[in-house]
Amino acid sequence: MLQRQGYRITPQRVLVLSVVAENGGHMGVDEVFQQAKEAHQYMDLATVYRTLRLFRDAGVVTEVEIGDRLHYELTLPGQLHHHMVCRECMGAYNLSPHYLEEFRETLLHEFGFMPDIEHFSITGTCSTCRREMGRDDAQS
Amino acid sequence: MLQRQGYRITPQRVLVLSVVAENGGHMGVDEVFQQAKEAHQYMDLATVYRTLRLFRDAGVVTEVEIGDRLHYELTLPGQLHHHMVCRECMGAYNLSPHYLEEFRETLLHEFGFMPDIEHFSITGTCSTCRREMGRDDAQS
DNA sequence: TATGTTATCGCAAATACTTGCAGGAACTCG
DNA sequence: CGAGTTCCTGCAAGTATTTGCGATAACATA
Repeated sequence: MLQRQGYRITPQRVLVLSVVAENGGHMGVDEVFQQAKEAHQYMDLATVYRTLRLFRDAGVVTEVEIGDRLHYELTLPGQLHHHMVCRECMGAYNLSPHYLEEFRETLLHEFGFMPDIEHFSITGTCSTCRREMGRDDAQS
Repeated sequence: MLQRQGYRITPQRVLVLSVVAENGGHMGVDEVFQQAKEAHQYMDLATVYRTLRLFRDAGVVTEVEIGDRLHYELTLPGQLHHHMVCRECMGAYNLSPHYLEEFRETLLHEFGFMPDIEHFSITGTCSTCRREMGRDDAQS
């Protein structure tokens, strides 16, 4: 595969990749570790961390910080997106890159600052939680 | 002061606040700790962390994530700003809230998502580092 | 000022993640 | 297929930050 960019193919890497690929959504590092360990007894947590980071640098997976934990998902070239992460429910919502284009252009032209769009995510409160919070405080 | 929002005034809190206030820019937690310890022998690192977080929640200081470390600066009501953090030199540049207004409005109207503007920062590469990187790779 | 209530503190242990190191595996070349 | 080179891995220790806990200090009230 793409790993012929100088990276070696090891059972651990194949395993981590297949776990992430089969799972669809974002996965916490520990989830990946648990599932990988089932197949390969001697899988180490440090290896999972290193492998996921390597995949991220190679563009194979995308890293998302949810709360204060790292999560990963397979990078699907046709469906690049950013994330809105809710600080209440820790949910991660996809955000089309189109919403950021203008902002990105502005920063680049005004300040020469090239935002790291690949790993962008913004925290806040999602509509569901905002509704619930309003209810909690307002009703007796 | 403002701490009459239910918070108690302790020597540790006064000390942490004065350290941050006297220092101007962003300060790493450890810097705050070192300087505070000089005045109050028994200052604990956990207390510094707890105090800074409390100040942040009270709106007294602003938290900025630089690299993977937390930094704090005094919140000056007239000069609210966000940060562009360079992943190369770890420099933090101020960004006027005005650049985010439109983006914020869009997310709110389109998705009902309320971005946590107070703590917003975006990583990327600053103009200086971009210039240097270009040079490093291109010239023999 | 003495006294009770409870927030806060210092300490130590826990968490999520990273890193140094030495043995072993993957790829290369013959 | 066998040997050499170098990348990876597992392990254990390290980092930044958080948390549980019992002792103590801050504030309110008398």
